[in-house]
Amino acid sequence: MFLSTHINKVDAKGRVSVPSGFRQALANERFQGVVLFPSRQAAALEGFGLSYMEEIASRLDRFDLFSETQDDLATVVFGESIQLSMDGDGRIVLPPKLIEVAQLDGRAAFVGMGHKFQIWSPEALEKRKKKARGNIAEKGLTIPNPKGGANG
Amino acid sequence: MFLSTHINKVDAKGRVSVPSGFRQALANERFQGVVLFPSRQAAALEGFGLSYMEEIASRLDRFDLFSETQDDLATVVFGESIQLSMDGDGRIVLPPKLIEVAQLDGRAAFVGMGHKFQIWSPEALEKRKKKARGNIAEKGLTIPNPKGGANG
DNA sequence: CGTTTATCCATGATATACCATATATATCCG
DNA sequence: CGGATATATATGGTATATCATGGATAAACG
Repeated sequence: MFLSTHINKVDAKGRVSVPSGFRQALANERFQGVVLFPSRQAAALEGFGLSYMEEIASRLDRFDLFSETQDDLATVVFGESIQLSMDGDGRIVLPPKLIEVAQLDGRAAFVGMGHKFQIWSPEALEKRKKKARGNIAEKGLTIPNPKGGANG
Repeated sequence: MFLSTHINKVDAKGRVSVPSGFRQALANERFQGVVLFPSRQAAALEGFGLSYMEEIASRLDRFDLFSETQDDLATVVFGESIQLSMDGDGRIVLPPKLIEVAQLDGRAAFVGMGHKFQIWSPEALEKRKKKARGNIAEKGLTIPNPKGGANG
């Protein structure tokens, strides 16, 4: 599981340390690395372990094969995704395009989101968190109870 | 289960003993430690075992991937959470930010709340308890029966 | 052969694990 | 039933390991 928020430096070569806790979350993966692709909603990057990408592929199978929706999603998610391996010190190298998309300026904020994570510029992430808190308060969002209990 | 209230000291490094009874409640967890995040209702910390966080992550999987609702909840719940491991003596170290959020001044009150617990400054907790007792007396709050029993 | 990419090494800061002591609680034995 | 002993807990201090980061060297590529 990806938990907490960590801010690490991005050096001139695009190198950045994957937070230690995230590395442990990826420890059992066959492939030692991560998969990144641009978020559709904001200037940020979506991050997954390779095994969860297969979960996404399975979900897409629920759409009709060759349907426009499936192709749209598959094009965006898989076509834009980049597989990055970690070096011996737990670092990945961000390609210039991804740095540009997320508008990273020397620092990258890794935010854990359970089974996935995102990478933001620290400033943009703070605004995003504020917005998320506002949305939750405004819409009264809660974690759904699978058993369907009493609300109120 | 987390029961009762225990007040322990927080030393200069932020170290605090997890109450013995709470440790037993966590004994069967894979990960020997706790997950904490700021309460959104008060100046306090929410505490869980790691398995409960995994339960929350699974519940969030019921939302569509990349949906606004899922991202809002995941950003706040997981992004603000911090995983703390216990040392051999059953202690965790609270990061400065969490100490500030809960306004802990050398002492921390652990309140058992069943499947979760909270950490308060002892003074704030007393006020909170008084308020809770008042609410119950005034509104006649009861614990809902999931099977749908008689109300009242 | 120049440029880029990957691997290796050094280091300071930080966090973790280890050890020691005191206090409270429980247990055993007289 | 009472006292002594043993166990577990909470807490303070110290040593060690890990992490993040910068730089250097070696390999791959066009």
